[in-house]
Amino acid sequence: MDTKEIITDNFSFLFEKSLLDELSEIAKFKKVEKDEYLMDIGQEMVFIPLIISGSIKIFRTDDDGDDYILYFIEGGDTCAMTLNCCMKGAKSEIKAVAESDTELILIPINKLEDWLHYKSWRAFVFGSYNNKFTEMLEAIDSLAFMNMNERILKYLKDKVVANKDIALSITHNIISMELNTSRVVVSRVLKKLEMDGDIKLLRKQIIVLNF
Amino acid sequence: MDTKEIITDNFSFLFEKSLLDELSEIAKFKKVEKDEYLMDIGQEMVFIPLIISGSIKIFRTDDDGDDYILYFIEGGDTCAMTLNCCMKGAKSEIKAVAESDTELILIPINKLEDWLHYKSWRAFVFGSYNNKFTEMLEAIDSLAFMNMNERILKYLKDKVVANKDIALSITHNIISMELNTSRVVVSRVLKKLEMDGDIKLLRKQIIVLNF
DNA sequence: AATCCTTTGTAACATTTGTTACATTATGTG
DNA sequence: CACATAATGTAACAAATGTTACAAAGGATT
Repeated sequence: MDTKEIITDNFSFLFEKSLLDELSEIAKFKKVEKDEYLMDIGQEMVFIPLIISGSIKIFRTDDDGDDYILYFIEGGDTCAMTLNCCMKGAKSEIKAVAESDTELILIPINKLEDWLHYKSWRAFVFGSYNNKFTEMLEAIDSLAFMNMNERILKYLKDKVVANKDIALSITHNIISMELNTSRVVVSRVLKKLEMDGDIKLLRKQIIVLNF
Repeated sequence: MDTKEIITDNFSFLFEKSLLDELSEIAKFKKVEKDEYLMDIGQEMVFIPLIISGSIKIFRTDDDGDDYILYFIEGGDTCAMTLNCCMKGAKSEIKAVAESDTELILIPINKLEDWLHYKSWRAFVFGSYNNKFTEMLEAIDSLAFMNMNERILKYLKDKVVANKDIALSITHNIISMELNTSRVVVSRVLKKLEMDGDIKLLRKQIIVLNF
């Protein structure tokens, strides 16, 4: 299947015909495997990613290399925002890692402006900004208003959506790193959540119930 | 001074001539006093604010009415983002309050798209999105990676910038509400910061040193 | 089976943050 | 001035989160 076909199949519900043609010309198809880095810290962003299948997770990273998960980018989704924060040279940056095996297309960032005359592109770009802004607000909510119990449960539920599976293949240690806390704290909270019937704990796996 | 004059004086360094003319036609001038609500919770946003002087603070608010300060909008700045999160009907919303006496102009939101053919407008809109995204990331940094000492000091320094004055007229109680913590905690931390020589405490006033 | 490594469980303790309670001080008002 | 009120200081305690240490369980490898 060539790029043109992939684009028609996946984005015809989003974009008008002439834009689809331009996309086909320019877009590069890419596959990334689970846990592969799509963008590392400090790296300059030269393309806009457009997700076909799978999902990408976005982290904030501080000077000490500690991470905090911000949100996922999923099918039919993009993240026009990622481009700029990596160009500022600020002291901390963001990081993009494949949550699962993911297929996406890449568009050079200058097209972001060039294509604004397409109504569907404007809707897509501004829609994306707005979605990501909302997700950032949810990240703030977690940190500012919730306790560890609630935060971890929300984290697990978000993962279920991103992976389209209530059975998550994940260890306590990974959770602790993505939420910038400690493994012992995570184990303690997960035990509590299991007692409350919210989840079921298995080795290297968590089943999210009541979803 | 009429609106046209105000716009020429304040935005000619930002926008091209023809856009300035359009702005003059359409923009409404507005003054808000310190602590006045520019936008209340759940209210629909029908305009884009463009700050001339003073500053506006933006809060995230949860179901219980607890606030958390996100960032300031200052002179020559806007917040194109504010428009959408208030239209979603989500369970929590954002709130905009004047940090100081503020002068601004209001532009109907439909102009955001209409004016995208102006290069200077595109730069302004995307620049604004990007700035606010960066400030949201800083809010995340505070919550995810810093302790109360660091958070309160950062909060005070941000206030100094927004108010253009190292002497802040503020009470411990207000700080505690804007950071969603308790007054006793704030007093305790401020005392520590004073000991360390970072600030000087007065009644209803804090002087930020080492700035 | 014996060994090694990763994952999970859990106790004990430390630190940070939040809460309750009350005293003191400054300021404004009748 | 007497009084009320808001702002601040501080102790004592509670709760949440983080840390250290170690044990046990499950897989993989030899």
